Amino acid sequence: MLIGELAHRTGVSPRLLRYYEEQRLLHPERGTNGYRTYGADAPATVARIRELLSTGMNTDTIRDLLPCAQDDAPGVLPCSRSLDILDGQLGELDARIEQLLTQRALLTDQRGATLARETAADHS
DNA sequence: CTTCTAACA
DNA sequence: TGTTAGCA
Repeated sequence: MLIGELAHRTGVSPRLLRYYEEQRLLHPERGTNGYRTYGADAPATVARIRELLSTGMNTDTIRDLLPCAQDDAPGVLPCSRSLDILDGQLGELDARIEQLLTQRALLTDQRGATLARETAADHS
């Protein structure tokens, strides 16, 4: 199928589909006219890409995981190092969550201090 | 009319 | 990412 049909069937714009190819996430063939031709599995692959993208993974990570995520399968993937990659991803998320909690605590303190000053000002 | 590449009021 | 230009 051509890029227009894939775009229509996946809801992803041709512009973005070409971008995914630039990121080496998609590898369409080229017709004699130079037009990109996608296999019947393309829609599933694009869906997989969107899923992985929504977890916050960058295109490099997705590129490594994609071959393990052949179409059909429900949602997750079983390959060899796929678990490794997923664990690494979870680790990064946990690190970010902890950092955010730290920032939240600091911000809460700031608010508390500000509130105390406001109260003090009302009494003066 | 659709796709392609390159580039940006 | 969208959009637009100029081709094929």
